[in-house]
Formats: sequence, C-alpha cells, structure tokens
Amino acid sequence: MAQAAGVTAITVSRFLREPAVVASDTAERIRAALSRTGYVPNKQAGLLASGAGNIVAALLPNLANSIFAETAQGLSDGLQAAGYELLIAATGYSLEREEHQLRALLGWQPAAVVVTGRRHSPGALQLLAHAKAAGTPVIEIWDHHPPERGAGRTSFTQIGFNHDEVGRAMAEHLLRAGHRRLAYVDSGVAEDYRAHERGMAFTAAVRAAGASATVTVAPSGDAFDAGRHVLGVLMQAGPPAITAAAFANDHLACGALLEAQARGLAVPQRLALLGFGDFAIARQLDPALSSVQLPRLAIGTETARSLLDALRRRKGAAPVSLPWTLVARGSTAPSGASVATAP
Amino acid sequence: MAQAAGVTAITVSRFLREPAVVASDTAERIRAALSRTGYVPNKQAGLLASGAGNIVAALLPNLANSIFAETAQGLSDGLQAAGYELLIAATGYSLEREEHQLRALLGWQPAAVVVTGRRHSPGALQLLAHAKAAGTPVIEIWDHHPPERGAGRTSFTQIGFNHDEVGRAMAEHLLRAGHRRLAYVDSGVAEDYRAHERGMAFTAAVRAAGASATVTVAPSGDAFDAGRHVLGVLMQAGPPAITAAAFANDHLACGALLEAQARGLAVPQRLALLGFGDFAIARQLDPALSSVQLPRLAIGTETARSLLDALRRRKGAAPVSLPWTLVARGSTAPSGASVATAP
DNA sequence: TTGAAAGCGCTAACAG
DNA sequence: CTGTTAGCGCTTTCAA
Repeated sequence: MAQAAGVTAITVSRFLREPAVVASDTAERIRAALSRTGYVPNKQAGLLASGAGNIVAALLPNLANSIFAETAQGLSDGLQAAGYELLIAATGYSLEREEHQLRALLGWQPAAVVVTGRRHSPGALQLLAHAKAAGTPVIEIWDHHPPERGAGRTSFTQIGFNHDEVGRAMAEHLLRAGHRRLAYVDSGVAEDYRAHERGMAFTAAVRAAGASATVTVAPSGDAFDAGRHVLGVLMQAGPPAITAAAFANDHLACGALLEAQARGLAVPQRLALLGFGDFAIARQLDPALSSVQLPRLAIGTETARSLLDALRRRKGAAPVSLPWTLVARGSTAPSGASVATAP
Repeated sequence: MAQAAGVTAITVSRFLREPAVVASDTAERIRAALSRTGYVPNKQAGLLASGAGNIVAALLPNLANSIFAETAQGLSDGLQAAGYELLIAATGYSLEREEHQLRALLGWQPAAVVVTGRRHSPGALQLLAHAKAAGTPVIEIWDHHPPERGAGRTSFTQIGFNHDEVGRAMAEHLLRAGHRRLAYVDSGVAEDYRAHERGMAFTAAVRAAGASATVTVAPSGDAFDAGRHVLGVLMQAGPPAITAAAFANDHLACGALLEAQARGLAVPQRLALLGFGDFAIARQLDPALSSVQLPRLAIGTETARSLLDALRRRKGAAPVSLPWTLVARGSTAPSGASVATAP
C-alpha cells in the first residue's frame, strides 16, 4: 500500500491518524492509492505497536433482552464518540460463562472492563482484581450495594441502583393499597441474584408490616407462558387468597395479566399485579401494567462517562447510584396513576 | 510470566496451545506461575504473529430487536464451538453506518464477514468485493434473491429467505379469506428495504387478483404506539372500508390489534390483521395475531455451518434458502388455525 | 522437549 | 513535512 502511493509506511500511518500533518499533494496520492487497493489497516499490529489499547470490554447477561440492549447502546454511543471500541460478550446469566468470556476479552488488552453485577466466580474475581491492580478501570453495572460484611475481596466501582430498595418500594406500593396477602414471583433464572435480592427485600418488608408473603418461582421457557402458568398457581393459594403479586420482570407479569383476563379475573380488584422493567408492552395492555422504570440507557451512558473520565485522569472510576421510578398504572391502582421514586 | 516459571516465552506459548507437548513438570511450573501472575496472553500479538485470524465479523441492523438477537445467538454458538470469535456491530438500518462499521471490523482481519441483506453503499460493496477477492468468505444473511438484472457488482453468498415470496403469501392469505380492500403498513425505517420489498410484492399480488391495495407508512417512535396510530388512519380510509391489513412487523400489528380492541372494533370480522416476525407476544393476545414465523435462529446456525465449511475447504460458502411459515391465528381467521409454508 | 533467531504490520521517537 | 530505526508480544522455523 505504501509503495502504491510512493511513500513509506509511516507516512500512510500518519495520514490515517492525522491527515492535517501530511502535505496536501502527498495526501492526495495516498487517498488515491487507498481507494484503489481497498487497504484496511491491521488493528492487531496497530494496537500492538502503540501499546495503548482503545478497547473497552463489556460483559452483559444477554443482548436479546431489551433491558441490556439499551445499556449496550448507551455504552457504545458514549465510547465511540471518544474513539474507543466496545467489545461485548454475553454470559447468559452464568458465572461460569462469565469467567470464560472475561478471560477471552482480557486477551484483547482492554483499556477498561465492564461487568454486570457484583457476584462473580472466584476465578473471575481474581482476573478482575489483577486487572484493577494493573491500573485498568473495572466497573460493575446494574447494581449499587454497600460492601458485604467481612468480605476480603477487592471492591470495584458500581454504577446502577440498589435492588433491595426496589424490592421494598414494590412491597410498600402494594401494602399502601391495603393488600395483606402478597406474593413475589421470581424468574426461573437461578443466577439472576438481583431478582432474588428484590424478592428477599420484598418479602422482608411485607412481613415487617405484619402481612404475609410467599415466593413462587416461574417455570423456565417463554416468559409470557410462564406468567400465565404462575397465575394459576397464585389463584390456588389460600384461603385467604393472595390479592397482589410482584414479579421479577414485566414479561412474567404481562403473562399473568393476560391469563387473568382470559379467566375473567378482575385486575386489580381481585388481584393486583406489579411488574419490573417497564417494557414497552406494559403501557399497552388494559389495564396497563404498573412497573418499575429502570435507568437502562443511563447505566450505559454514565458508565461510558465515568470510564472515560477515569481513563483520562488515570485514576479509579467514580461509582454512581442511578434513579428508578415505580410507575403506578391500572394493574395496581383502580383509578388514576401515581408515581414513587428512588429515595 | 515466562521467567516466573523459569522457562522462555515460547515454552509458555506452546503450553497454552498444545499442553501435551510440554514435559509434565515444566507444565506444572507454568500452571503455577500462570495462576500466580494472572497472565492473559495478548491476542493482538498472537494474531499478528500467527497471521491466522480466528475472528468472524458480523453486521446486523440491531441487537435489541429479538429478530436479530436470535440470529446472533445462533452464529455465536456455532462459531464458538469451532474456536472462532464473533465480533458483532450494529448498523441501525443505515447503509452509511454499515460502511463505517464494516471498515472498523475489517481492521481486525476477520477470517470471514457476515452482513445483513444485499443492499450496501458503494464503498461497502467495494470493501466486500476486495475481501472476497482476497479469499475471505462473505455472506449476506436475511435475504435470498436472484441477481438483479444488469448488475455488474460482485455477488455474495446469501443465506435467508425471499421477501417477495413472503409478501405474496401474505396477500394470498388475506385474499383467500375474501378480502378485496387491503392495506400494507410499512415500518418507518426508510432503509429496511426488505420490508418495502414485501410491501411491493404484497400490493402487486393483491392488484393482480383484481383487489385494491394501499400502502401506509407507520410513524417512527414506539412501534406499539405507531401501530395504534395507524389503525386510526386505516379506519378513515374508504368507503369502501379497508377490511384487512398486513404489517411490516408484529409490534406494529399488535399495536393496531390493541387499539382495535380499545375502540370496540371486531377483529377479524371488521378488520383482519396480519403481522410479520411471530414475536412472543403475538400468540398471547386475544384474538392471537396471525404472523409469519421466521428462521431467526436457523439463519445464524446455517451461516456458521456454511462459513466453517468454506473456511475448512478454502472455497466459497454455499448459499442456503431457509423456510418460513405463515401461521394463521384468530386475527385473520375467525375459527380454527391453518398454516401456509414457503414454496 | 526446549531454545534462538527472525519477523508479523504497525507506530513512537528521533533525525533530517 | 517525511524518513529511519527500533520494538510492541507473540509464533514460525530451524536447531540443539
């Protein structure tokens, strides 16, 4: 390529990075040779030579789910603008896969690492600690939790929200409407500890208020179908019957809502339903599903911002607690709509 | 790292790639040093030295949409098992972004390239042609179409289905139910040429049958809301009134279905609705939405298979035409459900 | 079974 | 403004 333009490699390299530095006629010849040969610079060689990796590695449970897709979008937008490339891998909510993918991503010598949540396998934890010790910013997203007592492990920057608070808010919302027999419907995903934490906080808050709370685990498979199935289970409970249920996600809750309609069961009079995630479908049903709106995009953009700042100033990234909102709609409130926000 | 184990770098390299070749006591020392130092080999250097890239680059319109997420999953699974890494970028249905992302991905010297659809910018086409000429397999997915007449451009392997056929099948399904005033509702995404092709084939088939067809473009923004809005537009058409509508995707169709219910408009008696994509929500509504089931996952797995075969045998990848299915449900058929399949 | 030498394609640093 | 030299961390090839 360089000889095609009648210059040396370094001149082409410079033209590609800082066109202004190259003389205009030289630039013209390079441009011509570039399009003629279809040359694309080898990134492996470039990154190796410059040492400075411009890659950010991110590990998310999945991308299919709109929840994490928006976070990826926010990350990608923020990083791309600053000239960083985003390398994403999905873990499928498995700590084992997370460790495996993390090892693969670290091979690209990323300038920073983003992982989801604060629970990791021992091996992954070791890799992350090594990375942090080597000066690579490590950020845990989608969680914001005080350090566990007696934990000797390295702690990482957290950007997200506190799931205990959400669980409590969900309980309070239903208790305030007068419910005394409540249920939490967990997803069938064993390693989604954040859903479990919300459930634990939910039941604790309910019981602290002197009401009763049960936990049901949804079957795996299609989430709508799982929600439909769970509705049947909930209706069999009692007496006294359960009058309100909180779900690990909106798809489960929507399934239950649709099944309730199919059975002619009045929502919220006979059974109030509360989702989590505020997916697009939630607002569309009738009654509309009450849910918890999450900072999906903000987690991505804030992480990018914090990361870039840390990279620029060569110090640790700053943790961020982001706000969520409980949006009350028809499925929990017979009339009107109200809103509760993160403390 | 090498000196930590008391050997040279090449021995560590060998241990990492072919453990059996290294003496067992040496292996043991290396293993120990490995976990002690948290060493992760630098992929940039490795790939540069070996020349052999084990990366497959893929460009998809987006990942948030469940349609393409499943394809990515299928690709990823198939490739990972064979030791390849998948590098994915999203184009947001923009040819300009596609070219930009393609250029970025090619910098990783991928062993193969996967792009979505057969329409690309001139620049992207040139890059792809160069890659193909250099022996890199290039596959176009989500389409399967005979070469355009008079096209001088390089042609690439296609793995997907024919959108004209789908458009025709959608028309025939509604015509067979006796509809004579039909509409096609296109998505607001200008560069989703596949949706436009289905629409053109749909209207052509309708008109060939002596019935009337109009095309409406949905507004951008939330797809459910767009579908709701479009229903209002459809109802204002005529007289004679439109009695059936086919949509560019299920979200639009679901929005219209929900809005019809809200207005007390009987589906399918007063207006039949037919979606595309068979999203999870389609089966859940009442009446359930008729839709076209797509080989989302199969496109990914077949592409991986074809790619690996091409890489192994050092020749071009084989094109594959994959089957789709029109699933008739309550939104187009008052009673029972039937099925029409790709020819 | 292990090592030494050379080089992958690019860029940092320094000259001119 | 452009070129020369050296070297990024690994793997290939050949030798011991």
